[in-house]
Amino acid sequence: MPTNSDKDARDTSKINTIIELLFFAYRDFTADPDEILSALGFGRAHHRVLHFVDRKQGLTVAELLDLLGITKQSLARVLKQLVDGNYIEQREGPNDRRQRELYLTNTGSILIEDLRRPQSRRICEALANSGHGEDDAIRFLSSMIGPHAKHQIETLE
Amino acid sequence: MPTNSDKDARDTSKINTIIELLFFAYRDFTADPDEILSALGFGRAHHRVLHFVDRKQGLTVAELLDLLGITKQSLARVLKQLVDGNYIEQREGPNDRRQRELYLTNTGSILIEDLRRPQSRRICEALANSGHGEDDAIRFLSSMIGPHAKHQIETLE
DNA sequence: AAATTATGTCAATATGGCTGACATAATTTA
DNA sequence: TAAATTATGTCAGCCATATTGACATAATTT
Repeated sequence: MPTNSDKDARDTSKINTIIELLFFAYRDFTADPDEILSALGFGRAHHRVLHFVDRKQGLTVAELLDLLGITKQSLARVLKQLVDGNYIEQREGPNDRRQRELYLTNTGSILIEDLRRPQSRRICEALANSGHGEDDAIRFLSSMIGPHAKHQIETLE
Repeated sequence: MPTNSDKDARDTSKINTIIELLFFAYRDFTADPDEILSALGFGRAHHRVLHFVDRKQGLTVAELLDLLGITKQSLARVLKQLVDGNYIEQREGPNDRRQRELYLTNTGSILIEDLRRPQSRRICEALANSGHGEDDAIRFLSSMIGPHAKHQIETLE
């Protein structure tokens, strides 16, 4: 007959497994794009910027900073490189001329698609392998996210 | 009637959502332990070392390096701090005296439990929210992992 | 006119990776 | 036994990404 400590041990082991799954999954998930990026002298930070600018074209620097959860000093270098490399274009805000709206150039669009391709493949495979429980996996990930980030996702249109 | 490009757009949007979920989920998932760690002058790297030493007490430095996927020079500083702070203990390998087997001290065990607590809470909540599709979520994460990492997980006893 | 806001920039610092080179002790192999 | 290999550790320097604090400019709001 299973005791309480058996159950605790089983729980701990299951949790540990999931902790590891998240670690390895995230690492492998980012590995493919990382390779493409490093060939361009870019890093994961550039990827994230491209992703969110693609996700919401015309978003302002302030919005981007809030999404990334970093300081403007951290963003500065990365954003400058992307603008200098003609991946991202800055336009004056139409209502507030202090704002800089960010848009992908054609080059930027192509790059983010290239970066997304291996990730899409991996995700599609994983969704297929989780069978019809595909929505459960998505619900699981959603529930891992705190209220602030959840709100941020929602405001991405 | 839905066209092909409708379907593509829907797919892209779903994939984008999952890419974001992974980003935010991983960030929030690591945020709680990060806070505890930084109070001790440690970082996420220390957490990973503690996790794997706990997961497989007595593992060697080489095994740990393979799991973490970093160089020994990167590990050195982190491991030294954990040993100096009496969180981890090194013992000579019983068969091969060149090896250093790694064990958690009592202090180390307490710390990893403290670090795991908020993560467990979050995971349990998320599992509950993904309903009876709990195993689907785990299968999803598993499928996100490449063969090398999968093999590594298996060899964790 | 003054205060606030959006953005940008300079400088210094920390963390956690990397490469290359070299050292030591222990084990394996020829 | 002598030589080669292996497991670990260490020195030194570099890079990417983050931080804080201070300050500048232009535009908007009060």
